[in-house]
Amino acid sequence: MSFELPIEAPRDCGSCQIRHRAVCARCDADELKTLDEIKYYRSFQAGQTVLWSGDRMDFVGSVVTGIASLTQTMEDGRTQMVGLLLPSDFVGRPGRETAPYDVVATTDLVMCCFRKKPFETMMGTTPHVAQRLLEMTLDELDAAREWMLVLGRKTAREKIASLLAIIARRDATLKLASLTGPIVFDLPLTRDAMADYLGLTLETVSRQISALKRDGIIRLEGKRHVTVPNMDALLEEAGDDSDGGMLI
Amino acid sequence: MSFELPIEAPRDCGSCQIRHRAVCARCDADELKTLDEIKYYRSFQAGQTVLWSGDRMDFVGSVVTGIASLTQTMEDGRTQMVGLLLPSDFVGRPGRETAPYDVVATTDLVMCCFRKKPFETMMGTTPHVAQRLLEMTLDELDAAREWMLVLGRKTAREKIASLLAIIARRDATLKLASLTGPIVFDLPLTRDAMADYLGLTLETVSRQISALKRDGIIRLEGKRHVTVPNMDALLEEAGDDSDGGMLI
DNA sequence: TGCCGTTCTTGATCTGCGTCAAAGAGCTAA
DNA sequence: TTAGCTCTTTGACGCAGATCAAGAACGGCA
Repeated sequence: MSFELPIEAPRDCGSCQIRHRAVCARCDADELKTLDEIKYYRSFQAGQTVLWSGDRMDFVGSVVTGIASLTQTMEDGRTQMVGLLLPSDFVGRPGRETAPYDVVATTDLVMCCFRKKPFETMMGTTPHVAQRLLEMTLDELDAAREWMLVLGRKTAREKIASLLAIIARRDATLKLASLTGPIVFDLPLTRDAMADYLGLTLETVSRQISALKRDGIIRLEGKRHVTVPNMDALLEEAGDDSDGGMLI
Repeated sequence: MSFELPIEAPRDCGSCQIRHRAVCARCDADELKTLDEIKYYRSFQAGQTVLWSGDRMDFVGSVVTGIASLTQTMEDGRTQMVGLLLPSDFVGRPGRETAPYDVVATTDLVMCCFRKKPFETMMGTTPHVAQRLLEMTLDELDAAREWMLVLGRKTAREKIASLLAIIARRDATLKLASLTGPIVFDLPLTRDAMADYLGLTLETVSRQISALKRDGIIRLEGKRHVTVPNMDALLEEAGDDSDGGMLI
């Protein structure tokens, strides 16, 4: 891959104290507030399902804190994670009545919820928000397509390295940390969730992480605390010269 | 999967003689014409590359006839097709200077091209077109995510069945044919292209098609002409109760 | 402190798909 | 007609990753 997905510098927000990558219901889009007859906050515990595939989506939510995952499920129980929602990302969409996939809280989660109708009328009345939504959606589409390459063509080791690289990069970006020195972060996902994301089994994930540790690509303290001494070496393992996208 | 991706009924267009699923540069969006200082048509032969990954995208194109594929490539040559462009689909996007993947003509192709700038200013001046673009993009995102399940979790046989189901459904929809009886169509892809799309090898694709033929799920005349006697049986093989999306 | 839950690691074995190889089928050009 | 393409099929074999199974490492809680 030879393209760069620019990662928008996150901004601190005085009112909600979180860094945002994109339009935020609380900070950037005052239009959302004015259009909103009903706004409320909902909390979810890790593991709790926010929305089941096929459910009526009668609200639009924006993640305030925590992580949620979008998951596809087959009848026999096989599952594939198809995306992650980070703070400022939206759930719900115009022109669609029901949820196309499960939305599950990966960590404890707070969402800011709106009734759906204002979200749709907003399109016409506030074009710059509409344009921003289009750009966000196109970024997600690019990220999803980049992930298709990972799922379709990469080996288990490359998949793990790709995921670690993405998490490391996002984490460093959110912390406004440098990407040149060692990068330290905590894995926000269990081995099981990583397997779900990568189209692998939990055991294979564990084995490949052990292998990367053995080869000095990463260091581990406990099961979740990761140090990447050399980001370039990790990207090399990912079979990847791009910056890893911004899906996660 | 338990959700339905509604397939918009295609419409005949008096002026360009093709059926469209979505907004069309020639028919639906007169605004595009008026904003367009420079419009021209470009033809491509099957196999020809329309746009290389990393190229400057100095134009926006809408497919008029033919099929183009979006392809990701790794340095060592492994490739993964990440989407197909059908008549009325767009290439190019606001907020992005360079192409994120190769665009290759799968069949002989005609595109209607615009300068890029009008496409962007259009966002503000013609909100209903902007909204339609957002909906189209969200549909593509849903389709891409559905394809992630195919790539990550399905077996080779299920992958082939999924692809055949999608092509069969799209073809029947475009021809306004019934989906209840036998469905007959021509494969628009070589075995190699199918492998590229499914994250398989050409040989595995061939073997699985032979197996589906042997088991009576499909009939083949020549290498491309396919009959699906029972769509439900094919969907069963795809491990799938959804309608197969609209990616292709 | 010890018990019990969840999460993770590691080993042994199996298998689906990739790889390598060869040959058939259809197509155009001479 | 044959030669020379490209696309496709089929076979033999090997390996990456799934599956099955057993513990280990970490909690939290009484």
